[in-house]
Amino acid sequence: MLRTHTCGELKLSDVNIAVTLAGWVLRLRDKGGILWVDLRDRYGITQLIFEEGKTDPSTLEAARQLGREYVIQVEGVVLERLSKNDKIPTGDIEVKVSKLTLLNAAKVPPFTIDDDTDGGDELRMKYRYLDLRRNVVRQSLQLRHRMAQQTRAYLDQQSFIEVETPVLIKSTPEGARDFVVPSRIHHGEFYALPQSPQTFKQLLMVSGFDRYYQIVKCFRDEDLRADRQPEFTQIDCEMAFITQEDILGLFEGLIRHLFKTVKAIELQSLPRITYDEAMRQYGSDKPDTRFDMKFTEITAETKGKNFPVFENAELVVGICARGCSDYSRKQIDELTDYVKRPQVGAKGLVYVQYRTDGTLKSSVDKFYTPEDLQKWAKKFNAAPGDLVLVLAGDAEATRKQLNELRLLMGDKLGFRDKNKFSALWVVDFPLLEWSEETKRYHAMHHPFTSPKHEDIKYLDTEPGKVRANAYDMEINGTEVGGGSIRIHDRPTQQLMFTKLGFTDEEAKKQFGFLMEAFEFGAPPHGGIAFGFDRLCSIFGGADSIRDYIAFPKNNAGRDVMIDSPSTIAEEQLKELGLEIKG
RNA sequence: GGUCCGGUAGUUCAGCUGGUUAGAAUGCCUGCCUGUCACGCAGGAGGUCACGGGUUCGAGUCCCGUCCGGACCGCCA
Repeated sequence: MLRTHTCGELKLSDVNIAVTLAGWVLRLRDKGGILWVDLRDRYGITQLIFEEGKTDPSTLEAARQLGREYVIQVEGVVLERLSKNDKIPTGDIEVKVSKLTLLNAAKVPPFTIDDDTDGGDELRMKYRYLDLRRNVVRQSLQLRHRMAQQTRAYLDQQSFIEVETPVLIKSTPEGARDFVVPSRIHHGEFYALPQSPQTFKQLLMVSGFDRYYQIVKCFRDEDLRADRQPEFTQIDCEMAFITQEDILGLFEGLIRHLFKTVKAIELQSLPRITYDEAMRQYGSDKPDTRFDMKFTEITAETKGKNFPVFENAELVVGICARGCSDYSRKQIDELTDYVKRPQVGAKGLVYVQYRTDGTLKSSVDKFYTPEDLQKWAKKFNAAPGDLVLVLAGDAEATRKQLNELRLLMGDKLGFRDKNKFSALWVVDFPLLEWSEETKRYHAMHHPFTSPKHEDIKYLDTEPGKVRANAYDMEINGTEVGGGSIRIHDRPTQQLMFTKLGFTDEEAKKQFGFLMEAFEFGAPPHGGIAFGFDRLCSIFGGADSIRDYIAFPKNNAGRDVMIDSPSTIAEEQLKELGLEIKG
């Protein structure tokens, strides 16, 4: 070993012992007669001291030649500091160096390796190995490690076994775009990387592994976001002989276990709301329930007063922002501009200020009497001092727009505190979703999700009305996991594929193996998958998942450190039977 | 596929309605400094203003295009 101790462990009780340390030079403070070096490793920082008259002149001179991020080894003795530093755990001691060994010099790093780095994102990603030396990033990965450990501990204790499933599999038309891998042995044929181990975990249920999990890489060739990477990690789980209730209970248990062991937070039991309720009350299937501000519908109350916007609207709906009645014209204009951005798409914003003197002032005073507004206020449960914000239009779009406004107001009012956590289940998702683009129904979750028994009768007449045995877990307005009770018999699965527009032949070609397996004694089963990177970032209070991934891709799906994707050699293409056009 | 924001010293940024020699902080280099800990003090070096074109007497600044980065919409069963 090149060291006897780490840089984070020496204390007053170690004074006078001889130690050998190794690490990186964080910074030097050359005071003339005294030179201090902060030595850093994964565990902490230890101050080294070189002193004129006490340190051997050649050692002192060697220390003066050090630079940031040089890798050194030192031998010395632990001393109590004359002036202590209570900001770091090792602040009571320093090491008087008797021998300095340069293990490796370093170029001046392109950014400071410090908690508050001066480096921008692009630079940090290009030199990610330096970025990872910083406390904050290292701690994010340590959090991830603890999350994974605790996940395994909990699931293991619940009799789950981890089984690895293949990464080179088959491309399927449903869902996200696949990453594909050309086959060398079979020209013109391709493997696909899994978007999830979905069919494999269902086959494991058929095999009798009635509690399976895997912390597994998944791949989706879609555009990136701050919380979306093309390769990401799921906690993928499946169980047989269970009901939806069992799954909700068991995985509520997982999330509470994680909060307790990793964050020392006792999470209250998770409320449940239906998809329908979520959309009506929050305009989103992933509501941020750290704050209330639920939607109030006033469609009926606004009719018959000749205000064309409301008159023609399918839905008139709003929120009540407590204590915001003193918003200035400018502030309200900003809100209006926000909802009118193309990304939100509202046509305008109606407001009612319930002034502290009890009077009501609105942007539609021309059409509505104070008595009308008073009725609205009552519906909103508004009190003097509150600001009511109303949108109108097509029901679905308006709810989505109001959701954006609700989140903005939540931000402005400081309700979206990163250290507060509010989790819930959203249940009873629709089975199918109409796609204008393809003019057919798509599975909202995936085609293996079972319909609610009592809704099967609508499958032919009103497919959009059929609810699924599907559920999502949301934390702080982010979907962290989702799953369903699956179909486990061939006729139902076949019917499902038919409803999704597959011919029998296509269904058999794509998923024949699964349907055949269902004929050999498939138990009732269901499961769930959590987005592990997202879960980590929420636990860490970050908006982006990138710092919870050691080597993430950038906005354009590029790894700027290794410069990937990249072209391949002509021979490789030839071997694969591929030709690049254009 | 689309929208918005950005690209100026090693780094993070400022640079107004176009106008003399493009600034600050920090980092780097040199010197001084015996209790610093974001040490301090003095001095110094460091710029293809992303790239290409255009407008103009004159462009870091205005316009068009390209590239790069970030956020978002679409997309993400």
